[in-house]
Amino acid sequence: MQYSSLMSGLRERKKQRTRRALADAAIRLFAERGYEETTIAEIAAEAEVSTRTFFGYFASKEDVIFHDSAGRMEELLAMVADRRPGETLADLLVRVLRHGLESTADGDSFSLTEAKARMDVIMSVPALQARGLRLLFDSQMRLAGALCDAFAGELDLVEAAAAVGSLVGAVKLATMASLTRGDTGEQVREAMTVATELALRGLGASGKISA
Amino acid sequence: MQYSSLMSGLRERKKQRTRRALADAAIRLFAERGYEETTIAEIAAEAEVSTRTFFGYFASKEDVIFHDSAGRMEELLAMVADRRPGETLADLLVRVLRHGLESTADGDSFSLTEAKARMDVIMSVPALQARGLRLLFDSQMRLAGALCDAFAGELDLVEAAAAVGSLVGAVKLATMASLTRGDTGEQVREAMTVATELALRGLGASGKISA
DNA sequence: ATGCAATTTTACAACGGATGAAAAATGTAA
DNA sequence: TTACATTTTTCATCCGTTGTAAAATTGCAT
Repeated sequence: MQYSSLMSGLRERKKQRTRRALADAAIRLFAERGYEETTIAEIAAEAEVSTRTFFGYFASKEDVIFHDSAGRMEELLAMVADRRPGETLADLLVRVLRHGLESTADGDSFSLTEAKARMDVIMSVPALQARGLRLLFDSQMRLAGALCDAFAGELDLVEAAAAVGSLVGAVKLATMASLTRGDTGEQVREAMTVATELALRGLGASGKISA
Repeated sequence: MQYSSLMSGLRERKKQRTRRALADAAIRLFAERGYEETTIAEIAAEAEVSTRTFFGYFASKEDVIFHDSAGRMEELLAMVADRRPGETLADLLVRVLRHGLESTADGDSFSLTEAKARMDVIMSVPALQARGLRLLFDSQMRLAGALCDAFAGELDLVEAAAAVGSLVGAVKLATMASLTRGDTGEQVREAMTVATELALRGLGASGKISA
């Protein structure tokens, strides 16, 4: 007899616990010793499982850091799917982007410090940075597809993609520039709004340096 | 006695030849058998050098595909550095972006087909896609820095980053959306101009679906 | 409780990418 | 030719990743 996927038996609980133990150990060790300096064998040992078992839970070393970033996307796509009637493309996009950014920052204090540790590791390891950019890219493409559906008939896929790329691209680069400069959290948030407004207003209408 | 880096002796010529042989063999084998299915040992054998020698020329397997993409950036940064007096930020950015896109497409017919083969490989291998996105991201950050210098006093780093991110992001996503859809070369170019205009005009002023 | 079936974990072997170090080969200058 | 600088090769090793089959664990029916 086969078991349903929504089992709440001992088996499932242990799996969840092992998964957590692996993720926690990984993030902690990455923060302590650095990403490249931490081997999967060490992570597995910390979680008290065999090295091979690690790959039963995560497809790769990189995946440990991004394992929960996939779930949040569904929510954003759902927001797009049932847009408020009459809502502008720009308004909907900004609303979705804001929600996406906020949902990263909420949660209890523990997950906040953990989120920061994760971000630090990602930023400092080129391979992880690349992986993060690819995930963001994929999300943007899916968002464009969802917008195309939501505004069926009114919006071309290319237009939707351009809109998403423009807004997200502006915010992404401005945020990184702000972080690189060593800005405080408040200044980074300010950079995001500046970028959002610039994308909405358009590059050609840039206040100071326009024609 | 030590040798200058601009030596035209036998040694230098052989090095250039070996480098080319490795890159050519790699791209050819990637196109024939696929990226993951090709080992560095096979590439090295094709170029008639040892496996270890490969790493004397390229830092990694991924690098073989991106080895020439670094040089073109200097040119774009130079364009920014000596902008035409009085030129608008938007105008300069568009000019730089166009030049960057065109310089990818020019060259003799051989390098054109090779460029297409490279692009196909990159698009079909997630790891290479990620690497490409990271390189593009780094380029954008450098471009933002250069713009900040070029418009010293008039343009904040965050504003510059937002501008670059908005324009490049729009074109990038629109291009990919168009390619994904299976568009022809002409349609892809059309998508690029649509995206450029959208970024210049601003999302909020989107013709059809604005408030 | 006991045995059976499904599932998970483990140990083991192997492959490919990447790096370090020393030996061998090659180009260069005198 | 000889001595030196540089490049290539060989060899050993580490780590991430995957396949496989044995062993352990769990859920369930009797």
